[in-house]
Amino acid sequence: MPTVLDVAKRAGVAPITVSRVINNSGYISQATRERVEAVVKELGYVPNTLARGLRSKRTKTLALVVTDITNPYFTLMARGVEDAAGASNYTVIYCNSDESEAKEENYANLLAQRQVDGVLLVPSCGNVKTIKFLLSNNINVVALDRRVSGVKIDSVRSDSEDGAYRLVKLLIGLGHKRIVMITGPKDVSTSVDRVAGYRRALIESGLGDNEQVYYGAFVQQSGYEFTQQAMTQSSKPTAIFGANNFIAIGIIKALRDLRINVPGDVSVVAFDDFPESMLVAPFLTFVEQPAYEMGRIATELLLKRISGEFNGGYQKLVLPAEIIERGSAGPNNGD
Amino acid sequence: MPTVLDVAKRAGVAPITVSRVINNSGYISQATRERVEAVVKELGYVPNTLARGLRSKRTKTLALVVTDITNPYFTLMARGVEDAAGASNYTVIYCNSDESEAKEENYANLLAQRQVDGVLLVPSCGNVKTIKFLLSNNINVVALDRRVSGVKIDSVRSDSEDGAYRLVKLLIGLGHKRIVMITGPKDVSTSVDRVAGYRRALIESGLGDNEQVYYGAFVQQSGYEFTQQAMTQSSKPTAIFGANNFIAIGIIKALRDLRINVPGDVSVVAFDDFPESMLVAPFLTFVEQPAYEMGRIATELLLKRISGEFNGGYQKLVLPAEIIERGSAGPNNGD
DNA sequence: ATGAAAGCGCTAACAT
DNA sequence: ATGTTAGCGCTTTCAT
Repeated sequence: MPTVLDVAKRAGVAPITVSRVINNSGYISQATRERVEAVVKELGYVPNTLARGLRSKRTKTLALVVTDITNPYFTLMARGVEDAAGASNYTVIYCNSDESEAKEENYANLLAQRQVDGVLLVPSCGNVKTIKFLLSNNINVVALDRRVSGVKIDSVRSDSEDGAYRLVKLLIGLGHKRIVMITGPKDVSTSVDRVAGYRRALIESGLGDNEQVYYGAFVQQSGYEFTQQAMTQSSKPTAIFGANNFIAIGIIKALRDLRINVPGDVSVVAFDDFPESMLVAPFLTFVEQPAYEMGRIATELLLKRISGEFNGGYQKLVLPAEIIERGSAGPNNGD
Repeated sequence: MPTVLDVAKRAGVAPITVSRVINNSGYISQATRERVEAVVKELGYVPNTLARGLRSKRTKTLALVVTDITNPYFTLMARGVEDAAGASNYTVIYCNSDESEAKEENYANLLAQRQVDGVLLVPSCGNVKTIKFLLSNNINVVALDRRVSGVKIDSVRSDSEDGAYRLVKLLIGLGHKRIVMITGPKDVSTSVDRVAGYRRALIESGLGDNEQVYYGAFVQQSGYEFTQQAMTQSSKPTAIFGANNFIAIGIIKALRDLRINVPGDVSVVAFDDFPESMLVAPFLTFVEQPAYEMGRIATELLLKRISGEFNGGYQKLVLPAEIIERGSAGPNNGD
């Protein structure tokens, strides 16, 4: 493979001149630029980013660590990250922690070895060990989707508490009094915040005693199993709130298997849905989080930190979420 | 950040000894190993892969370039790639070409700059320019999912022709005679091969004159629009074959909007479905391709090429696909 | 079993 | 507007 030196010799200039042409830095006469560019093309020269990064201490690479890349919610977020990164000629490495702290740590190590310039992290849990490790390696970190405490970093998320509150108020407005919530782990902020919103709505409407929350994981199985449990109790709910899309699918499947009509017998609401391209008949009433925007904004913030363009106090951005009403939530026809 | 030199000094050894410990190469006495490892931990030393790659000409990095990462079919394939790569301590960079040749070329350039050791490529079209470029940069390439010609590389795909043939034979066995096919672009092998299987089944059953193929893209819209066209013709089909999952969703949506019952009035079959975690009521009769296995096998092959463990003739692996029968294909109740 | 020297390809720093 | 020198952090090669 040709190197800068090969190009330089052929073009009759010094290596640094080739470097300047390629990077569009410093002053270069038009004539020299054209000559160098011609040789680059002629030899099929491709700059070596390893050497470049080693010398310049900049790899122009970011990493996005999410907990579940199979969830279209995170796929969309990834798209926002990629678009913002690409606009600044940065590349993104995608990692999937599967909600496992061990995997998260492992990836953090790998990313540090690769000298990424920054990491966008959806923290797998409340533990900030990974974040501290990255920071100690001079890698900028922005927390995405979830809150973290005990560490000074920027964060971008959407308003889970408010979204949950409004969703539950909507149900209450439809006459529902026994609303069960099925959520994710206890140590994940989105899970906890959505419960807080649910609780606030209930209490505000004098239904505080009816609170019933099942903590599980953000997977279909949790939705399915806890729905079965909830529907076999003496006091059955008339509405179920799933804390994410996979849980919602599990809820709806369980109700279908129990031959319970949605929303005739039981209403279902959730956070996040699936893209229309994967859905034949969208009908879930849900909170739509601005996943793409979150990814984009977080990335822009991260890039500004990296470039030093922004070095002010740590930002905690909370974007508003929107309720999309479809058919899965109806009036309470029960008791 | 500490470097090998820092570790070496602290441990009272030469840098190369630290290198040997980290890479588990050469002979190291137990005592030295332990001393070095202790210092590595103490200083929080993280090896710099840029320097390593620059010197060793190996980055232990692969790339997977797919045409549409939002399609769960490719997500599953990516999983197979990641697992196989991880097992050999390789990292994977994911790229999405959006079926665009320009984007594919752009990524190829980026990957060459990053000195990846190998690329798993789902070719966006019949053009082998990208592949030739990668090969000319000494990067091993394995073609995934789709055939390419005019270039000597390994390829791993599943048997589209056979899958399509069996799917259409199934429909014919159910009494269908007017079967419309909606497929992807004309210059993509999976699209073409599935048409070939469809055609063979029709001809074999004396239905060759009934062939009707709509070429579009592997997206929902193609399924939707061509179904509308097909159902407003004088001679309406009693079954529709979508060449992938997104097309199938479009077909089913169009039929629903036209108030045509599936499978009562029209049967629908396709290639690929969506994971159960995203589906409330799976009902598509479809060809399931071994996406995970394809990813895994292709990666193992690529790694063997990279290591030089395998340097025989170029492999063209074609894995069998399986028909999953659900409810979307029923007997022909029409004329 | 360990080390010394050299260099991978590039660009920062400092000339001119 | 262009060039010289040096060195980023690591591992290859060749000793001992």
